[in-house]
Amino acid sequence: MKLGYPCINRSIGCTANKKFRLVSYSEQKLIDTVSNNMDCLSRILEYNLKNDLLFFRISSETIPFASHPICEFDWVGHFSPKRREIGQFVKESNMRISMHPDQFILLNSPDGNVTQRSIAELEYHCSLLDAMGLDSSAKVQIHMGGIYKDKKKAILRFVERYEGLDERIKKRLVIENDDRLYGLEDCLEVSGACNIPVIFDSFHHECLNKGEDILSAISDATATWGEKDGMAMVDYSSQQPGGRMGKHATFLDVGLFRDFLESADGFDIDIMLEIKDKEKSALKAIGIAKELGRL
DNA sequence: CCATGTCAAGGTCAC
DNA sequence: GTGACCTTGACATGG
Repeated sequence: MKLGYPCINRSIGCTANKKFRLVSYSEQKLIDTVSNNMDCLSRILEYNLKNDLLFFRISSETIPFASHPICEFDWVGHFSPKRREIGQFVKESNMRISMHPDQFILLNSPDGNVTQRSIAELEYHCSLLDAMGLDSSAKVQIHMGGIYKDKKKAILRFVERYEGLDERIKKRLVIENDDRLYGLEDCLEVSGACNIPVIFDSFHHECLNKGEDILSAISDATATWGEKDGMAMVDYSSQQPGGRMGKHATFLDVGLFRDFLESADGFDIDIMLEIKDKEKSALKAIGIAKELGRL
């Protein structure tokens, strides 16, 4: 089992998701920004290794505007030594990497332009992971997308479009249950239709479910991961006390996480802690996992 | 220097 | 039909 956190580290004084406005785009600005992001990513990964945090989500903003038509720069070529160095570090340290394109990525949109832009964005994500030399266990997770007033058709459209994707995207893509539209059951149905792994989000499942308990949910999701996919990934969070239903917690609730780990006992999974204070909570989680003998 | 409006991208829901 | 919200940080401008 590996534990980790997404994209941002607030302890080491740099950010790996620096960006700029489209209006101020220039090749030099892109190069400077990406250099900064890559250097900081190295530092984050070094911090993570020292702290037994072997799972990390790389920010989608690592290469700003990578899939935008304005960007014609050969970033794969230009940053070749640095990204290979990072990839090497990841492999030597036995780390696990994921990425999570944001809400605009909608494979099943009825609007073909939206789908095309989404695929371009997926290509960028996969290119970055490819360029680091990571195998197919480094995943790119997305949600199912919208409903568009006809869920059955929207699901069929997803399956159809997924099947039409290049193998280099398919081997990395996984779907995650969301908190409003597509629950675990829907994701499992899609997985059955096109063999895509399901990444289980425990908090979204609390918000939207068909009454499945945590154990069977993790069991069903885990079963969709094949040998080449690596260990099943799980996203963990909990409700922010006093916050709107669905709001992620600011701090890790240690008791809840301990319960979660105990209920997931027996499953070899990699857990991403989607808690707002990032590495601080991840460190607490490491402590709990060690206490329970899970690490 | 600080406060605040805004940022590539879509979709759902409440009103 | 319109606007708030998702989730959220940080860029960039204007005082």
